Amino acid sequence: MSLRYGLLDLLAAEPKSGYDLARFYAASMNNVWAAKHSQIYPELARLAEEGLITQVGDEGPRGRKTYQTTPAGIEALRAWLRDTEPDYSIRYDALLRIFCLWVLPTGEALAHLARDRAEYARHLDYINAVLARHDWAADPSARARRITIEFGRRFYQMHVDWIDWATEQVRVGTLQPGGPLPSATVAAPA
Amino acid sequence: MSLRYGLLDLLAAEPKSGYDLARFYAASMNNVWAAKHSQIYPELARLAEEGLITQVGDEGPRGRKTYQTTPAGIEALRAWLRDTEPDYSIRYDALLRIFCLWVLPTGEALAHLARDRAEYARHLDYINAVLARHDWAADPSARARRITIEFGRRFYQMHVDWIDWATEQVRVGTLQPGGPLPSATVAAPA
DNA sequence: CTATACATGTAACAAGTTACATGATTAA
DNA sequence: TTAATCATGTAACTTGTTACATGTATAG
Repeated sequence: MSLRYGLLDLLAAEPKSGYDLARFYAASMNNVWAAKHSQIYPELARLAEEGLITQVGDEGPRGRKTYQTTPAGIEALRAWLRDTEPDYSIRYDALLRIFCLWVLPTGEALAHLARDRAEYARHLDYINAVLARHDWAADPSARARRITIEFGRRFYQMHVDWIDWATEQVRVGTLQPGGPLPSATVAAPA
Repeated sequence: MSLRYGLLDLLAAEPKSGYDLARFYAASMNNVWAAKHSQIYPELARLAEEGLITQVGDEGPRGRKTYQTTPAGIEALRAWLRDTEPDYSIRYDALLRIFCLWVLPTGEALAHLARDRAEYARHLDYINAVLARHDWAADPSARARRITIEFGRRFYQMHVDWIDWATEQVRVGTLQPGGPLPSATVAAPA
């Protein structure tokens, strides 16, 4: 049910349409819970029916509907944060691929790493541009936004640095194709 | 279909049972694709039927079945890496909660951050212990494992550093409860 | 002997994806 | 006038979770 709380959060910050959320939310680097429009629209309908969000104003051009989180919705969001356990597990396809990368010949592995690096560098450049664009110390709401953006910055900077390190390891070291097949993971902590 | 390739990878490295995979895989910090045993067992059955893995040896005590990736399975894994697009999107509940944290009063937000910090520090300590335990330069397979572990180390170190930074921001700054509701995200790059 | 961990599986449900479907506005 | 983008929705399918179900070996 993470999606619904992400939506309540975004619609608490300021009114948005499903279309805004889908663009903003689905293909985003900042967002940590990807979702498609086909999942967002039904969820918005459900939230509205439960009174956790309401439509603001009339429908816009092309039937555009703008929603906002209600006080009951904000309480539901607070209850989720307070009363339910965070799930620390991750599903990250692009990273799983890196974990499997030792099965490819060195040249192909390096190409794969280079491609990922470009992707992460693109996200990082974008975040840095966003950070440069505002006076983030100006007011409390800007400071709150800044915290979430800072995670993204560190996250992608770390990816780029790590890919550079990994590339060097692959180049210098010997992850031989046809060599012994090494284990790709390590057991969990107790 | 990421799960099946994760399994092919793990079973290419060395033979394992479904039970091993579930323990190793599900609750793990290293693994970037969490899965439960109820998903793993049927997938193993499917992979075996398709000839991408085979049972090695006889059944062990308590009906234990040990599988290994076949050459066809390794080819399937290579084809996945070569011919399909990585999905760079992430779903990370614990982080989504941080993005929503501004809806809580400062005291509760700080407690939430402290709890997350403990969780991440625990993972980090474990990884550092694993790194200290071996001679990772010894052979090619150890170097391959080391690359994946290094990601985890940097990932959790970054989390801890960021939480410390964020805690300071929340403590010093003013993410006032009852104040103006700030936007929690930023649009995606073009 | 009994509790714990080992070990595998299935069934009902929830969540998420892909493809289908429709139509309005705007800019070239 | 036509292509792109805006804008919303549904249906069939796949993936993942929770709960149920069963039984074995081992350590105290």
